[in-house]
Amino acid sequence: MKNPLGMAVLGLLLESPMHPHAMAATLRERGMDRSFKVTTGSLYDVVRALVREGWIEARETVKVGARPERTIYGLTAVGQQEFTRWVDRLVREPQPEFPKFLSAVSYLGALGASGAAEALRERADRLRASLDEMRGAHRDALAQVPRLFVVEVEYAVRLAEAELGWVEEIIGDVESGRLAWPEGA
Amino acid sequence: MKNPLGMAVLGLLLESPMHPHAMAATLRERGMDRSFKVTTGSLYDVVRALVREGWIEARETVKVGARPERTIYGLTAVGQQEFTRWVDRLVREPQPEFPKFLSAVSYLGALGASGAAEALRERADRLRASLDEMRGAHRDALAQVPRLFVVEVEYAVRLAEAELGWVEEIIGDVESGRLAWPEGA
DNA sequence: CCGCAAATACTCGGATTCGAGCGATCGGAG
DNA sequence: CTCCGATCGCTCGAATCCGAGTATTTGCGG
Repeated sequence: MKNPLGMAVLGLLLESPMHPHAMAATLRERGMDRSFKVTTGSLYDVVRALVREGWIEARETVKVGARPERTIYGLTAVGQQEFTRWVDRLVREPQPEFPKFLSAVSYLGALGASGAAEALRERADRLRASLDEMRGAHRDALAQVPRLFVVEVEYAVRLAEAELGWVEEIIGDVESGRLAWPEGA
Repeated sequence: MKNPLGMAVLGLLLESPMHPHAMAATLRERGMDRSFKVTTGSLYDVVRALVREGWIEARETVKVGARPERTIYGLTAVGQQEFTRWVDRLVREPQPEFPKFLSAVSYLGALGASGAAEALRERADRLRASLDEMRGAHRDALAQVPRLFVVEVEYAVRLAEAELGWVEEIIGDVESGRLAWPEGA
């Protein structure tokens, strides 16, 4: 069990039993799809894996109208424990991450000084836009639920701000020549 | 071509032709394995994919002693262009990323106020350690190569600092009660 | 009351990722 | 000179991931 989507599933089932499709819908409704990549394919795989591990179990299968059956899953006792352990571990232990931008920055040289500045300026613009959006979403959410349920957005905003700050600084350094382009870079 | 390791391969071949094993070794030597996840299995897959796309090509296969053959790859003209385009795109367009910590933070509630504070304190410690290490690596590297080749470490440091700052702040908020635990969270 | 878009609920298979393993060879201690 | 561990260079299969597709059904504009 590595896929964080599994954690989201456990988190939902903690509240009440549910069928996979409803999980996806709920996650998206709550904007959790900003924290997890929630794709239907993976969801069904993850649910199957959780059943295999014995962390969740099928409770009943219901048929509404003549639509495909909905299998409703619920948390087991083990599942409840494991959920907490899982969250705890992920909070305690920083894991090495490899954001795509980090890899690209390693090769900034390939763009040339002016090309790099240009590209970075565009990134900065886009970052500002997405920051605005996040701040808006945060404000809206905060009006409806306690802060605890929105902290992850605060975190995301902080990281985005840091990135934007860095990008702006580097643009300045490139333009002023403080970040020099050795020949052949 | 999505795997950023492919970009690293192109970057290396830009300097000189090379065989896969040497690529892995070089990347690790230069500490690029902080920017890319470099696993041998994926490396060979990626090289094969790049050949298929016509961005790199086998130049020769050499046999030193009676060891397995080494196939040496070199960049094609197309590959050179695509490398730049690739870097440019990744710099310009922020991509939604899903760090594991972000997903865990969404469920901080499950740890309880004191449990969350505890776990966050441990994370903070680890972050401080890894920051020290990064700063050391940066200083060492800067003594040997122009700054341009080390900017990605500066970026990583910035992000880590931002995260640490946020974590410390949240610990304070939890302990002071500014971040309240609604019942049943 | 007809038709068409959106929602419901899931399956399937191709693509990707990766780590464990494998066979060989080299360097150096004894 | 011979044995052992480290290094070399790569292959393979198991696991995972995910988007496109399927088939029904509800809702609603005209």
